[in-house]
Parts: sequence; structure tokens; C-alpha cells
Amino acid sequence: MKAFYPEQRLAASSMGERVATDLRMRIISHDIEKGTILSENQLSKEYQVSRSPIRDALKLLEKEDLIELKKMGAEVIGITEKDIAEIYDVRLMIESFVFRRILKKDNEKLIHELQKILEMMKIAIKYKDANEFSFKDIEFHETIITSIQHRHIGILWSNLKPVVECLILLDMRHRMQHNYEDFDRIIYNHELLIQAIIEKNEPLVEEAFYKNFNDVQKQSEGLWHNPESLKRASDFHE
Amino acid sequence: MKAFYPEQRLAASSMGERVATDLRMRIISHDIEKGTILSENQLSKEYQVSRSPIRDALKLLEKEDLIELKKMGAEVIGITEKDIAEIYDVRLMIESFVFRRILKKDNEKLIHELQKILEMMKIAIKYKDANEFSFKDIEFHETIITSIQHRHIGILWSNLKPVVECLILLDMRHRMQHNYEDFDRIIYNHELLIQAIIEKNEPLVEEAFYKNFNDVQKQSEGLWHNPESLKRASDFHE
DNA sequence: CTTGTTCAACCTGTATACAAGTATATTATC
DNA sequence: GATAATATACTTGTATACAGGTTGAACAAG
Repeated sequence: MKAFYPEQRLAASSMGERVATDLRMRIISHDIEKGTILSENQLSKEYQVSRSPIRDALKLLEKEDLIELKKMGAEVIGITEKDIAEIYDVRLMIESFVFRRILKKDNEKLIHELQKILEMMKIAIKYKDANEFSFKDIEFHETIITSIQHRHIGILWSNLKPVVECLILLDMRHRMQHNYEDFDRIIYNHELLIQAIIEKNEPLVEEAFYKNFNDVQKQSEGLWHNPESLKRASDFHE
Repeated sequence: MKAFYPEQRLAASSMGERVATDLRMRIISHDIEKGTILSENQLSKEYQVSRSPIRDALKLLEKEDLIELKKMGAEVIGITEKDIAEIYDVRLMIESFVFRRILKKDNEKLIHELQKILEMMKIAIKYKDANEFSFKDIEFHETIITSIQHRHIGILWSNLKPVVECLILLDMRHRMQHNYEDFDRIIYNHELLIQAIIEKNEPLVEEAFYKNFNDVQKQSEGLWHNPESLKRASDFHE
């Protein structure tokens, strides 16, 4: 296990999930190249487990469209910049839907929860803990999404989450090293979002929202262009 | 295998997928009740296959949130009317996204393809073939969705598709028996949609679109209320 | 040199075996 | 009778075994 992914987060996972998490990280960080053929036997040797958990892992990655299960072997599809843009499209679509619902209801508890998470994000920045920051960032958005208690929107998110988690992790590790000042803006955008929810200010939501996505997307473009940066971002972990 | 699902559609599937398809149909049609605990051993006896394909099936259904994998046994979550409304929410969200893209591009091939599928839908109605009609209906929407070549929207759809397929199958079988005249309106709505794409008429798209979803959703409500109708719909197959 | 055939080394899908965990019923203790 | 300990009959997660199927290289024939 290459440990690209923080180990303690995997505590309760089965072997299949662990392998999937590791492979996912390696595929998205281009440590495993597009076009590579993975076989169950080879992976079971590499990870020192039997074929059963490997099969579980491959099935998971197939659902995320990171690999394609063929007659013989699984072909790595990988992820391009276009994919990343598309994933942001989808996130934007889902969260826009969520906000339309949020504006129609009382959000006292939600706001309280978001403020707590945001404070933790600030601490993570202070201690330059990119991993922790990433997980809190994800949690922030997940909290918003799940607040509307819409099961099927929740399902969409849970299917998308693993890949988004990888992207954010790599992105934030990179920023932490090379664009530390970015975090001011990220925090500001999140504060704006909370404010917008408090005021039920639809235009402000839209603004905060698009701003955040655009900022995040624009700023991180450099990373995905540069193989060396990607490698450093994936090697970096406590 | 209870054969709620047309057998010939399963031609190239593995045992796991077949079992998943059958279980999905049984869960959604309330043949298996919410709260039921499924165990791998019990299912492997019932379907006369080993635990391996059963495990595959359960993993698939878990991703669709139809069951929940617990420490011991898999609990059937099932599907309520609220879920069905939520699934329509999600479909509406996805297809709205798709249409915003479609209006920005040339759609000659798409229109041609849709017209072909629509003609087949008409034939299916003429011969009262609810199954074939359902699959063509799904194909119609899938054709629209995939036409924008947006991989991650495609992934969302492919995750949603199996459940939607079940819902449509049950719904259309019911209508074919009890609301045959509904099909006139369904066809009309699809024609409207094609027309809207041809004219790149955004308001018309919206109208055709909401109309179709509302019609379909409203009209089918009766089915999901009535356990007897559901049973008949699931028993009905050539 | 090209084409067709055979064969060996792989692959996956499924079946089975085993280890470790959990719930339930039963027994022992107070 | 009530409560705690234990036994038992399940369960899942992982490992392994086996049956086809697929690929590609070696080789024979033209």
C-alpha cells in the first residue's frame, strides 16, 4: 500500500475498499498511466491479498469510470483535465439544486454546523495540514448537500465523493506548498456562502457559489498540467 | 429466477448482474418487503448459485441504496413514493443540464436518432408491448443524455438507470393494461421534445420537458399506491 | 515471407473452504 | 425469577480451487 491516502481514514474499511482507495489515488495522480492493463492476479500479488478483495476494488473503480473491466484485464481509463472540469460541472449542478431547496427552509442547525467546520478548516490551514483541510472541505460541502434530506441527491454525491476527495487532496497539498495564500480566498468564499444562507440571499448564493467553483477550478489548473507537481502532491503525506 | 425482467435483455450478463436485476425488480415491486433481511447463504440457495455472484449482486444493489449491507445480513431499504418523486427530481435536474448544452450545438444526428426511436415506440404501443416500449423510452432519454458527450453526466445516468428502468417497466405494464390512452399523451410529449430541439426553442423545451415529467409522474401515482396493481405489473411479462 | 494451426500461459467467473465475528438460545448462578 | 456466562448456529470477509475462454507465440505449410 503506497499510503498516498491518509491511513487513519481507512480504519474500518475492508481490504477491497483500501485497495480501491489506493488504486484510485494512484490512477488520479497519474502514478498509474492511462491505458495500463491491470489483472487481478498481478494486483493480488502486489497488494499481498487474495483475488476476492481485488475484485471488489476493481468493481468499485469501474462504477467511477476510472477503469474499464474487459474480457481480459481491466484497462485504466484515468482522468483528464476535461474530466475534472466535468466533475465540477456535476458538483455545481448538484449543489445548485441543493441551494434552491435550502433557500426554502430553516437552516439554523446547518449554519451552526458549517461555522464549526469552517473554524476547523482555519486551524488546519494554520498548521499547514493539507489532508485535514481537504477532509473538512469535503465535509463542509457534504453537510450542505445532506441538509436537504434528499436521498437520491445524497446517492449521487456518495457516488461522486471518492473521486472528488482524491482531487481535493491532491489539489490542496499542492496549494499548501506553492499557493498558500490561496487559502485566504477559499475561506472567504466559504464565509460568503454561509452568509448567503443566513440571509437567504439568492443572488449572493449564486455569486459565492460560482466564485468558489471558478476560483478553485482556475487556480488548480496548473497542477493538472504538470506531471511533476502531481507526483509531489501524491507523495506528500504526514 | 422469477423472470420479472425480460430474459433476452440479460443475454450477456454475468450471474451477479442477473441476480441483481431480479432482486431489484422484486424489491421495487414490493415483492420483497422493506425491512427484510437477506443473507448471502439464503440467496445462494434460492438462486442456486454460489455466494460469489450473490455478493456481486448485493454490492450493486447497495450502490443503488435499495439495500443496506450490515454486519449481519443485508437489510432491504426498498423504495417509497417519496423516493420515486426524488428520482424524478434527479432525472429532471440531469436532463435540464443536458438540454442547456443541447441548445448550444448542432443536433441533426440526434434528431434523426430520436425520430427513429419514437417510431419504434409507436409500434410497441400498437402491439401492446409494454416491455419493448419501456426500453425504447429509456433509450430515447439515454440518447439525449449521451448526445452531449459529457462523461460524468453519463456516469450519473448509468448509476441511476437500473432503478429507472425498473420503475418505467412496472409503470408502463400497468398503463398498458389500465390506461392505454395515456400513451397518446406520452408520445405527444416526446414529439414536442423533438420539435423543441429542432427549433432550439428554449421555452418549448422547458414546457415539453416539465409536462412530460409531470404527466408521467402524476399519472403513475395510482400504481405505487396500490399493492395489487404493483403485483400485477410485476407478474406481467410475455 | 505470409498465412493458418496448435499450444501454452495467461485471464476471468464461479464454487468452495476457512477464519473470525455476532446474535440467539440455553444454561448456570445468585 | 432475574441476571450473567456460555454454547451454538448462524453470519460475513478472505483465500483458494477449478472450469472455461482469450491471447499471443511458436511452428508448419503454402
